[in-house]
Amino acid sequence: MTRLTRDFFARDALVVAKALVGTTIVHQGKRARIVETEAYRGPKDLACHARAGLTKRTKPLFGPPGHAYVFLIYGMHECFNVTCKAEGAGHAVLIRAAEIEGERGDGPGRFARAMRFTRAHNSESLMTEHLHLLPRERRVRIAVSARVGVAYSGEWADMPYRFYDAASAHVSKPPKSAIGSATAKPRPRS
DNA sequence: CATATGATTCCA
DNA sequence: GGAATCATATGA
Repeated sequence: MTRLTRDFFARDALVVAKALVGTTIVHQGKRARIVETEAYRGPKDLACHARAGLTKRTKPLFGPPGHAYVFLIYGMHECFNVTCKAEGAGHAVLIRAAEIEGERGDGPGRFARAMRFTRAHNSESLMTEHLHLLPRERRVRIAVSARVGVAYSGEWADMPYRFYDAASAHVSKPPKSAIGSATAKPRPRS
């Protein structure tokens, strides 16, 4: 009853991405509070899969809003997306991290695996009994940054399309490059 | 048909 | 810093 409805998803991915932070996704009884998302805005967005037009792979992406778009990346990780705006728009929001009871859900691949999402869920409705979303229960302080892993998309790589809960410790990557933790050098072989 | 590559993660 | 690993997109 309090579930998010089609109207929630039928908006620009940019709006939905921001609105999704802090909401809870429910799948097969597992609940996860979404803390990090990224918006992908259709064919004009060179970082979005929709840039290649309607293909076998992107078919779910061009489907009606409020449905699942799942794809395999790097040959080993599933990425779960929520379709937005309107059928044919090619808009979607990637769920990058969430707080899951007793499990790690930080990182697109980890989130999808923890929530048991696979490509078999493509085009499934996100407004059903076993798969739906619930509105936020508390106010959330949302931070913004550029998207991750899309450096190849030129000017689109710098667009502030990544949203995350500033108070959560479960975001997949640090806001700035506060990554002071210098990467260890490969140790000399013994 | 052959080839290049990516909305990542893990290990050293 | 670099490998792992494969479906999809793209070009011949």
